[in-house]
Amino acid sequence: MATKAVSISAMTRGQLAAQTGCNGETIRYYEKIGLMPDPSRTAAGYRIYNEAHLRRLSFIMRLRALGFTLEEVRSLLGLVDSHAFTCGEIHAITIEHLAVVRQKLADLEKMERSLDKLAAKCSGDAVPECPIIDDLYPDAA
Amino acid sequence: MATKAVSISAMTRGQLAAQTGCNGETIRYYEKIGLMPDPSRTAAGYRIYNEAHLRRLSFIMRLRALGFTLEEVRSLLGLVDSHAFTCGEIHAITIEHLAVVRQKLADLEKMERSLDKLAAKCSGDAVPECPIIDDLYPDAA
DNA sequence: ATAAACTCTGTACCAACTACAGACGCAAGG
DNA sequence: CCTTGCGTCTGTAGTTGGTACAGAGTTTAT
Repeated sequence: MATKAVSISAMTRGQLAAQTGCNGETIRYYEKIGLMPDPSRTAAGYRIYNEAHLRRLSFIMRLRALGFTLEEVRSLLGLVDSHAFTCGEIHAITIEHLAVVRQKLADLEKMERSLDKLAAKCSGDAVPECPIIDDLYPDAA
Repeated sequence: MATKAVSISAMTRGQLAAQTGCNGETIRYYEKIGLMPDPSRTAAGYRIYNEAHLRRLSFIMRLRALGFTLEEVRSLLGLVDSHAFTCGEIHAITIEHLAVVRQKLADLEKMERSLDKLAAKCSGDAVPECPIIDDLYPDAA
């Protein structure tokens, strides 16, 4: 049998950052607010991370990319950590969050349409008057 | 001729807030950061606003509703205040901002599609395992 | 040996507000 | 005239999700 280490997972903060694409300061921040556990340390106080940290941070980053807030991430981590969830609960949380995302989409679409309409009114000429301003700031002194 | 006042515009902060839908504290904040001019005051120090304040605050709120940042609002106000703008410039600013809004839309649409896919995988049953979690947090201890 | 690169801690900063605390002011009812 | 209750005043702190130092110590490469 090979004597090679079973785990290749020991990492510094910089290495974890490089592996995950997460900013190194953000890792420290997640520890401070309790999303990431305090890692073990070298004699000199340097953080040492392992595969579990890597997987947890990746999970957090995926949730953030889906638009979950840090509080939502915290509560999802709580459910997973305690194994106290059902598929139904997770589904419900996902659907609820989807509704929030769709509301933001609707808001942005409204902005887009308004901006588009405004831009269309405009001649774009080098004249010191503009229908956009007339629209948004009527009678501007 | 009637002796009735030509202007009915004198307002307290609370009245301006009610007229515009802007939070009263936010009005104070906009004054602090220089978006709104310092209003005149009563002998007791109470702010007094007029129609010009009302129109200016409405303009700011419309720009905010279109997604412009306060720095963008500040610079647009600068252009309008100094009459130093052309229709072409305003058009360009609008188009640039539209691109930012569309990028945000694209990001949110990506989130929406991902969440939709995840939700579809889920049985929604009362079982303590979930394909969403398996997807996002593989091998969660 | 020494320079470069990394890490440590704590703190300050960003947007864009919002929410107090504690002290006044003001108008209406009794 | 007095009280009650609301509005307003100031300044400061909190929010979300990080990012960016300063100044010190550590590790690595040459």
